[in-house]
Amino acid sequence: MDIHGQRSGSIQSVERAVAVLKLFGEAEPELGVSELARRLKLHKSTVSRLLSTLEAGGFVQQDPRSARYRLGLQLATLAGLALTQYELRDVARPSLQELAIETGETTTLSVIDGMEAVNIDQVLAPHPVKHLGWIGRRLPLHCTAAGKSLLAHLPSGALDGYLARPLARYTARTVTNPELLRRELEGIRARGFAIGQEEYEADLSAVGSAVRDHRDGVVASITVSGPSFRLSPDRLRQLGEAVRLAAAGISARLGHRPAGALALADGRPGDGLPRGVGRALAQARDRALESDAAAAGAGQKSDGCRPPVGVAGPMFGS
Amino acid sequence: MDIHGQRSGSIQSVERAVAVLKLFGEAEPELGVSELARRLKLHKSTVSRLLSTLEAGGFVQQDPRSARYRLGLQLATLAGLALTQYELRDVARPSLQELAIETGETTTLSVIDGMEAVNIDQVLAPHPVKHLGWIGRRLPLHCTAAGKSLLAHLPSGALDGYLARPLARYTARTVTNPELLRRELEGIRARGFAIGQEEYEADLSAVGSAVRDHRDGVVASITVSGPSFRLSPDRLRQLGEAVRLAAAGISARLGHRPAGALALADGRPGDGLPRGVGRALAQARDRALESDAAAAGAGQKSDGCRPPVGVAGPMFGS
DNA sequence: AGACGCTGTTGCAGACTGCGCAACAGGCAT
DNA sequence: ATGCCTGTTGCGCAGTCTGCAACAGCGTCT
Repeated sequence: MDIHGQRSGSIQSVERAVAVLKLFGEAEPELGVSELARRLKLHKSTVSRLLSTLEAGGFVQQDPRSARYRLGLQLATLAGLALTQYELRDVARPSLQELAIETGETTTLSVIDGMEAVNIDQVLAPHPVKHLGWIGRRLPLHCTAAGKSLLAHLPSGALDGYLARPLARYTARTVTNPELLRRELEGIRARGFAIGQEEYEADLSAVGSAVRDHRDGVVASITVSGPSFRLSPDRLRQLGEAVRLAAAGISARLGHRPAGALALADGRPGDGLPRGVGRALAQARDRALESDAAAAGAGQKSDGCRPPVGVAGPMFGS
Repeated sequence: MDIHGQRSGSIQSVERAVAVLKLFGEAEPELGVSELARRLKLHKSTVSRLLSTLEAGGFVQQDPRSARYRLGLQLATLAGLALTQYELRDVARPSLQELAIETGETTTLSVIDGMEAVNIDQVLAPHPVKHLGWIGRRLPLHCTAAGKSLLAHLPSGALDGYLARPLARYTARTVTNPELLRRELEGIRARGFAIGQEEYEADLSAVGSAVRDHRDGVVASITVSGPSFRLSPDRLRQLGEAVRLAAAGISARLGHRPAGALALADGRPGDGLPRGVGRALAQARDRALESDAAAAGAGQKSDGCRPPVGVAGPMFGS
């Protein structure tokens, strides 16, 4: 049962359905049955049946003409509901808007999910040159301003787990050396904001800062991003201060007390959980400490940085 | 195999996984295993394994404290990609923005999907009283301005199928009589826009108009919506004209020739499909004509109103 | 023109998977 | 401390899903 690396207590068909959906994101947006079967190394008929089931649920649509499939709008519906849960968005939105007006650049709110940063809200610049970084987009942690702001405050165990894997290179400026990155994260903690200069996408720069909640845990990051030609090193330092203040403002509204004398550095042991760790979290930690690095990712994502869950509010912003 | 109404060639586990996800939308946003099992009439262990698999894929998250589950951010990621496919959004956005500024109200772009209208883009009013109608939200076709604009131009077969089912009542003003609705749809076709006054949500009114593509098929609708106290009958008529013109503008940019002498009314037989109906569409039609009304919904959604598929662009826009 | 390659979908029978059971472990209230 | 609730996990049988092969529609090449 555990023969092919699939975690125990997992349902094969559903795993495959998930793989199908994810492939639409990684590969082309429109795929045929045979092509999917080839990439997933599954039988044509299996994929056909998977897609047929997913289509009934609205998760994929079939183009009647080409008979090929693409992602369906049911995903947007559920995504809207998923984002509703983050009351953080409602709290952050005014600051995000203010910051966008003040700087004239695009501002974004991101959280950590599965060892990646995910944008959950955004206010566009008046005249965006190019609209990158849409809501739902995932960014690597080690080479984006949003990611590094989050990475810098990860529990040390989680950080070690992340750095144990090779760091992917995207541009000439991507830092792929773990030790160099550790050095930079220290700087980010000291400075209060992170700078990302074309480390992920060419011609795109950004600054980001972490948002903390009432328990002093980092729950999100906000970033200001724009085309590099508008963002000189001087300007970036300016924006860094602005984003740091805006993040502090959001943190305060989340009940964070800025007198963080107890927040010594990283890797605080108890993590501030009130009563009992909860076995799920304990298990997640156990898994994280296993040799398998992918498990580490899955485990750590249940750690510390989970945003509060709350009532309804606006979504898919402005 | 067909014992429990499940369409042939469908995978049970995946169907169940889909049902789990949809239940998060229909019921509370955070649910426990036992509660889900009760609602879906499945075994606790089955649901636990389903959720465990979905969590590995990022489609749900488990709150470590309460051990309950909620929708995950992977949905937002895939939703972003799903929306990218609608190049219609890029074409419509300037008009949407212009219309929002001109009217001072929220403007929305919607398409038909599975016998419902789905919002795929939106520009908010400067100071929205209440942010309803987020992107991804689904609206009924028979009692919303967006829905009626789309319904009015459905092929007659599809319309008959839709009206064969009882029309749900949401407010005192909801029209639930099929004949009355038919009458109104005629008026909408003649007038060029639809009016929705608190037929779905109290204190909310809107006007909408259909967008056509180069083949003269209706592919979307745009609406202007706001609180009823700002939208008197007079104002609604004004806005109706504005939304009609804006829709015509988008249609033109999609290559629609306004001299629609060939667009006699509804129910054009050939539907303008170029060569061969394509068996998938034919099958969808056959299913639609079956007694099962749910199948009708699934079938018709593959009909006529599919938007063009295209390259990347901004999404979840500001 | 005709045939071939390609696509995606669909019965069928066997085999593996996933279900249901029961037991386990933790949390909360009584 | 006891009971009831939660969610997760071995185990064996039954049922579901897979893989095969055949079918049908399109496009293209010879």
